[in-house]
Amino acid sequence: MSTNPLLKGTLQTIILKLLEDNAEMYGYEITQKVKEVTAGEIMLTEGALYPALHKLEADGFLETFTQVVDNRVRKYYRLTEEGGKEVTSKLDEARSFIDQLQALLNLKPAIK
Amino acid sequence: MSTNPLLKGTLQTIILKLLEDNAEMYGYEITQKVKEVTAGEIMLTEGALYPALHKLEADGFLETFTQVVDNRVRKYYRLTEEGGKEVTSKLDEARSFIDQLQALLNLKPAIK
DNA sequence: GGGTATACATAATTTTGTTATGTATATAAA
DNA sequence: TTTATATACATAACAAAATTATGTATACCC
Repeated sequence: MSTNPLLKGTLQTIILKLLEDNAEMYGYEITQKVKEVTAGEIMLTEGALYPALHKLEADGFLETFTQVVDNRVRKYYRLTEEGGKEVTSKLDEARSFIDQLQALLNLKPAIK
Repeated sequence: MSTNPLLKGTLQTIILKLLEDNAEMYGYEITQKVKEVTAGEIMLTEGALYPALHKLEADGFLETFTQVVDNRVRKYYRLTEEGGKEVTSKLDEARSFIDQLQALLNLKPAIK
């Protein structure tokens, strides 16, 4: 899997948002969902994803449970209450950042 | 100066784009321009800006000349020909990344 | 003389990725 | 049957790209 250097800083936000929409997801499922939604343009690397999930859990934003399917263990993640608030906050940040970036890069025409 | 973690990966693009629009700028001027355009929401740190400028120069995308104003040295940067091509390429990347990110974060409503 | 603004630079550290590697099961192809 | 691909997790070594802190120096205002 390969990623975009621009991804930096947005991974946590992406994970939190997906869990807001889906309630319960496991790591591999997240990689596939991102791949699907972005038409293969953003591919999460496992070396980035799993540590990010562990950190979000350690920070109290996610909680986990495991389930065995086809003799393989899946570790499911869901938002905690705190995590729910964090999604809102991170999305606001992302929205604002995208706006500023578009302004700087002239990707959004100014009102004339 | 403090920054947004989301800034990661976009600094070079911002610099290159500003130099496409302005032809000649010096470091401090870039920080002020970014601050102005983003209403103070994105503040470039010097520890990020100067090394980024040096790297873009080392990569052949920028060339420099100095000028003394009020007894203080200013180091001006301008795009090289290669740098001109790089702007286009980086902007395409940024555009595409913003699109994917907005799709993932549901910041752009899907067509129904 | 002290604070703020202008103007550059770099070293130490931290954050956050990539790349590589490892373990393990399921399934389809050769 | 063994080999490749997909599923599923994890972590260590390394690199990139920031932040934070520090340093130098001038100009200007109070």
